[in-house]
Amino acid sequence: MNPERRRQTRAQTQAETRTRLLEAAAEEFAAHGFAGASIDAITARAGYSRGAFYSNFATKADLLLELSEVQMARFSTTALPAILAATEPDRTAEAARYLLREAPAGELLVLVELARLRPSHPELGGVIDRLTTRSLAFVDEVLTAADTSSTAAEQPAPSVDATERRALTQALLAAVLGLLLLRDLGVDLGPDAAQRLLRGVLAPSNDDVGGGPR
Amino acid sequence: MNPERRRQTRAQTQAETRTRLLEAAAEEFAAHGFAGASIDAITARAGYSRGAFYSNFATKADLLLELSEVQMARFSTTALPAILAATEPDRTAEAARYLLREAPAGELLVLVELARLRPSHPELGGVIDRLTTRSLAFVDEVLTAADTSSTAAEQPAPSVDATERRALTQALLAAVLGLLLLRDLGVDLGPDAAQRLLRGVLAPSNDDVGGGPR
Amino acid sequence: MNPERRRQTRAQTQAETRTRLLEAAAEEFAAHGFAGASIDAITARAGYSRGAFYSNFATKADLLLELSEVQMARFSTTALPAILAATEPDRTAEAARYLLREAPAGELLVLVELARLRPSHPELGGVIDRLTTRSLAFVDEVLTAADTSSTAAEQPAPSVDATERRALTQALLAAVLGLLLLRDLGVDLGPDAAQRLLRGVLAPSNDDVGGGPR
Amino acid sequence: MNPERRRQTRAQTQAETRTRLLEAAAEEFAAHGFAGASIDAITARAGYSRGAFYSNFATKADLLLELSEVQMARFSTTALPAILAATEPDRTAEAARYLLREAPAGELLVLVELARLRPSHPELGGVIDRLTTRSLAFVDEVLTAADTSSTAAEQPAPSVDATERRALTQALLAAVLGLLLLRDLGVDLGPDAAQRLLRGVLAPSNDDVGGGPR
DNA sequence: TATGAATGAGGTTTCATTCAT
DNA sequence: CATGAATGAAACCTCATTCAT
Repeated sequence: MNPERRRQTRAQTQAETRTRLLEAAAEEFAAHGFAGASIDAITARAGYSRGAFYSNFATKADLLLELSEVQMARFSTTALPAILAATEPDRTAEAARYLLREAPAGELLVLVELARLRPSHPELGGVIDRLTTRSLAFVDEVLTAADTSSTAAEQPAPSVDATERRALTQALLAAVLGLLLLRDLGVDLGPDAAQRLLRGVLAPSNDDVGGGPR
Repeated sequence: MNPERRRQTRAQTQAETRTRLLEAAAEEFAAHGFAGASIDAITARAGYSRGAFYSNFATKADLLLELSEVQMARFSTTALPAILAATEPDRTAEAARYLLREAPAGELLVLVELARLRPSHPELGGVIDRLTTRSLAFVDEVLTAADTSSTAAEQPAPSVDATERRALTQALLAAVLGLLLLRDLGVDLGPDAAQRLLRGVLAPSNDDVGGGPR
Repeated sequence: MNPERRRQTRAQTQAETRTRLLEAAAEEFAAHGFAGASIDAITARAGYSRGAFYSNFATKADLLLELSEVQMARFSTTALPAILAATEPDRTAEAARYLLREAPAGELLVLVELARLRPSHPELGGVIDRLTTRSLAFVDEVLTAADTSSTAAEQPAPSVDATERRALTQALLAAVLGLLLLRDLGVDLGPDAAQRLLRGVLAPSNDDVGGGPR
Repeated sequence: MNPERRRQTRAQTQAETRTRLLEAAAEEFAAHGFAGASIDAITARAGYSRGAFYSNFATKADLLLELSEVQMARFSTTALPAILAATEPDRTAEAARYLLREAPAGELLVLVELARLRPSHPELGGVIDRLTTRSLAFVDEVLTAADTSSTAAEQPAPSVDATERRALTQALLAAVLGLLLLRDLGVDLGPDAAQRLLRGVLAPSNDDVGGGPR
């Protein structure tokens, strides 16, 4: 009755419904894949009826797309500051720790679904491209921040020209994706694995990397 | 007329049927996932009718298991020798080339399907463990081969103790998965990215790699 | 402020809402049938939301009943005077023109829906009977008017006894339904066809109509 | 086991399944309309499972189309010979009797459905046009047969030029459709109504039809 | 061995209806 | 009065599987 107390109740209620459905969907998609996750299971997990889903999303594919957008946004606004907050030489360790301990479970498996759906659902191409483009831009931003935060000549820039920079960005993104995927698959990753992978990628790309000091 | 000859022919015919069904299944699983791939689509792609499938496999899950075995075996007998045949420093390039150009699309993602099926299909546990073990063993084999093929002191062993070895194995597997995932997402990976990632992982794990002063 | 004026406005507003919903329903029922017409489509076509429907009608079947009443009333107050306003021999042409050019598409087919709903909705029986009775009464009224408007002996009454009258009424209704059905099926009916059919029915029922051997 | 006894069993079995499903569909469509008839009700009435339907028809709309074709074919091969077998002046009575007593129940209501589906299913246009074209051709054939069977000058041809013939054909088809529709709606038609309608249409189209002998 | 008609559980989606606002 | 989020029954359709041939 109190209008103050009830203000925006309708909108808030629906927003919460959407949020809970998205969370449930993330878990079901991760557990059973896109085709294997049923809308009944998603809505039951979220505590709603079947119809609530169709009040908030047009189709199952629409849900996957919205989920992808939400997860990507969260990745950029949560993971990025967390990683950049640490200063070298702890940044690599901090990034590894975040990826392994705090990154939402199952997040990467949704990407697997998108990759699979692409050939048979050409209309998803645009969304997928946007996601990967954003991911690469995000990684590039991390690298730029790393450059900037390095004091002067103490640490050489990890890359010099555009080609190098592109290879580095792709490699770093592949490393992050691979680590999260392995983790989500149930492998008990030790911190050493993540650090080694990230450090290796970020190492100066001298041609003799992999060789000895010689 | 000759029963010997005819029996041979029969066996050959059936073998070809199985092979074609497995090939078609690999493509459909990669494209749509396990739950999303239909037996009709698989048999149609192979040029058979529904019944041919059930003459050769008990269930859809059974098909996935056989396919996993076949792919793992092929990976070990075809890809591995090709990679090992090259000597350093070309081996890394060769491995990168294989991953990006020749590895069947979505092949490693079959692991994702198996991992997903495990909770609801406890009877698959044994097979999944066998595959996981083989995967790790395969990576270990690559590393060992790298050790062995290196002439003496020219190239130091990439790992020294068990802990190190485990971290290295996990990192390498993560790198491979990440690269394949990015590729399947449509990112145009240059060879530099893959080489950098793999070289970085395989680099000697000096504590100061990528970092320390000097 | 004036409650009298406001009450009037309210009533008018609601009346308009009902009218627009009924018009939209007529079009949707004609296009898709009762079962195939959705309340969402009806309200959207009328420019309202779902809730407006349930503020004005109890159920979907209730809407159909009200619509039937309205259409029947309109048919009697609009079409009938128009047809009767013309004098013979133009009356037949006028009736044909109305049927082919002005009768709302699918209007009479609402009868089909009502007949279909009867077995599964016994409570509708009374309304259906009322509509059927009115339909026959309407046709009878047309015939009576035809009798009356004929000047004296110029035109013999089209029917003489009750049996004849019943046959004539049924034939006329069949002719009207047949013409509307053909029209709705997309046949490009010329005015000649309708006139011939109606004139034939209304012709004196001499036993030798149709050409006995004289 | 006896190959003679079992010959063509597969094909025969499926043909019977299709036939029974089509019969059941005709009854359900007539009773509840296209949208109101459920596939479950159709298959249950035919004595099959839900899936049997999809082994024989692609979609529900596909079933409606096939049913229309079958009914039209049956109309041409059954009704036409029966009507033409009688000689004048009994032909009109025979036609009326057939329409009221032997024509399959509900047959015409399927046409109502087709008329309704046309606006929203443009792909049905071709089929509907084919059906109406065939119907008109059939009616024309009846009229031609009537001409031919009339002995010489005894009975003037019911139509003379093309325009007249077209109007006559349309009127006759409308009469038949109207009669069947009324019958299927539950009206207890007496033979007089049908005969009057048909005779009236077939009467010579002198301009003074409907007038008196002056 | 291979075929494909038939089964029926279960999936996605629609939609009449309710109810808090 | 009107809105529209939520409900849940029931619809259409898919598909893994069985079985007679």
